[in-house]
Amino acid sequence: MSTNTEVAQIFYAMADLLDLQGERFKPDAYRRAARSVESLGEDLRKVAQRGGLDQIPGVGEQLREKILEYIRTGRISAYEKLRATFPPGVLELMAIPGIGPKTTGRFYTELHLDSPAALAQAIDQGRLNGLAGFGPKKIENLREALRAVAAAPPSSRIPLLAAWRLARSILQELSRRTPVDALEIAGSVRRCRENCGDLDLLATSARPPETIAVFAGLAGVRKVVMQGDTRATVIHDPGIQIDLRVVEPVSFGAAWQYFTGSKDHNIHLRTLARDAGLKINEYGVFRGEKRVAGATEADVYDAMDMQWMYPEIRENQGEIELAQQKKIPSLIQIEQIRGDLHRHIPDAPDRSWMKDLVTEARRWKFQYLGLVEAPGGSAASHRSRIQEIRRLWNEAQPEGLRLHLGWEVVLGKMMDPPDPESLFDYIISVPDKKGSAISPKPPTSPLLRRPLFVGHLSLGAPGAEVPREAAGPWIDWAQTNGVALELTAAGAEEGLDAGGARWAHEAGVVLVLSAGAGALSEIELTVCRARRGWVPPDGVLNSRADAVGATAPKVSKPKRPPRVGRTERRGPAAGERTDP
DNA sequence: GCCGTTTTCGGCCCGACTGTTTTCAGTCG
Ligand SMILES: Nc1nc2c(ncn2[C@H]2C[C@H](O)[C@@H](COP(=O)(O)OP(=O)(O)OP(=O)(O)O)O2)c(=O)[nH]1
Ligand SMILES: [Mg+2]
Ligand SMILES: [Mg+2]
Repeated sequence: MSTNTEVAQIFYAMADLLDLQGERFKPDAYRRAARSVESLGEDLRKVAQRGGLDQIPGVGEQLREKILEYIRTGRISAYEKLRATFPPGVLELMAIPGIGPKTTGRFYTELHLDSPAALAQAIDQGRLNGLAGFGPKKIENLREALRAVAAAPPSSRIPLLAAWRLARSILQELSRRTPVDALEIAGSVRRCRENCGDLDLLATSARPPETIAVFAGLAGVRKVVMQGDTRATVIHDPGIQIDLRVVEPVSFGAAWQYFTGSKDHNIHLRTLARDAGLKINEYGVFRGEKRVAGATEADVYDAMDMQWMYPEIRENQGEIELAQQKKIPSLIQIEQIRGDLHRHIPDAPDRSWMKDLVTEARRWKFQYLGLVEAPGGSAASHRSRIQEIRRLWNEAQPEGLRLHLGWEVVLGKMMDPPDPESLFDYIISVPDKKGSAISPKPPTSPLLRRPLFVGHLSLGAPGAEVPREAAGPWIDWAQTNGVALELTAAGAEEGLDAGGARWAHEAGVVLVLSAGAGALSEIELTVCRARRGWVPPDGVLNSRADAVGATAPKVSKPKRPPRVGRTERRGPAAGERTDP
């Protein structure tokens, strides 16, 4: 875990404990700070070093000191104290869906229940019967919630691709069986978070109750958690929560804005509205009783004198202020990616491999493909393999596609002559892992060769979260040396994440977007990651038709020192969709 | 605990659904 995640986890736990103590606003303050720290691109230690902790939304004097204490000592004494006031099991109790701080507190003080197991036993013994406010239905619901939590860990999130797949099938089925006008994805799936807690869907319908009934009755629905006139929540195979919200067309934009979030983005927006004498909810923007906007998202933001913005950046990380200044940046789009520059050539390249590759490249309307050889190897062997690659390439008849050949070179390693470099169009530098699988450090010696970019950063263990402190040295090094960095989709190796991408390009580091170790189609996920990192088209080397062959990427002048809050950039490019 | 072109004190987003209540608290999105 990175420092950021560790601090966030502690703040979340403190919020729950403060909630149990009956505190009114502190718990939300702690949770807000936790969310901010969690989604921050930059390593907390670095932020602390330059005295920027106060800039983090929701972090003031007290929480800043607690973060500093954690960085210094690895613990937060206020947390240790707070934690000692309750048995550890009560937080598990509060984590059960439907059981909040009030219920947990009463169970603990009135019945001395300090864990899910204790609650289960108390229910079986009938000790909840007669407890004020606990009728038979509530007790049955508790029983079921305990069963469900015991059966499946509630915290697992689903990958974006799986969420998209599920969403497509649900939307198709719904629109086939009920008269909906609009049907859209919302929530974290629309914001393209890499892992989503649930699926949030929005519909406008001439007959909302019917639409909701059809939704609740879909074939894959395991359990209807709740069902009203405007919304329903179900658990769908294989155990994924789906929320459907239904509104009238006149409120569609406001509802989409609300349901897309993020929560902190919504709260910020609604607070600004209130300060301006307006009210925003999922039905519209209101001045008194009068609805002044609501049909489209753009109308809602416009009513606040703000620019519409892409869902991917609605994380309360400075986008609200930029929208007010009409300076929302343009973001890289998949259509602007001209090719993948990091496809490895297999040990035995054959016709079907090449055919699939070319087909996929056409699907994404690429102009080139960069096929890459692994480090080492003799000039003679590379020469014969390249000959074979060219033969297969021509055989595949890749009209409209150019072939570029790349070679990976380990940073700082010398080669015996004859050097194969002249056989290739470009060099990809890869870190010297020196035996350890993760977190290599950037070289301290001068660059022996000029790479097109640095790839295979491997900052974290496969599938694991990347420690922020691992990305920092590489971003600094890339900035100093004017070298581009690769950005890939999550996969076997973890390089830069969205936060790291934002940090990098705001430091003026050019990025190369590639699919990574998986299928070429995962380039789509890489683009999502870049967009969540606020990366504009001109921050991406392979958005250029001449990425290879032109001079090595220059470092653009740093936009500003990386920090939370303002940036300076242009609005969306002409022709870019504004309300997709 | 945070925060400020209306505030350094006094606010803190706003609403749906459920179960239990004779008017609403708790939980969740
Ligand atoms: N105004 C407001 N909107 C909220 C609140 N909680 C959730 N929302 C909105 C914004 C969220 O993106 C949207 C869906 O809620 P979810 O709990 O599913 O969150 P989200 O999809 O963002 O993240 P997830 O991956 O599901 O954990 O509902 C809230 O407390 N206030
Ligand atoms: Mg969600
Ligand atoms: Mg949801």
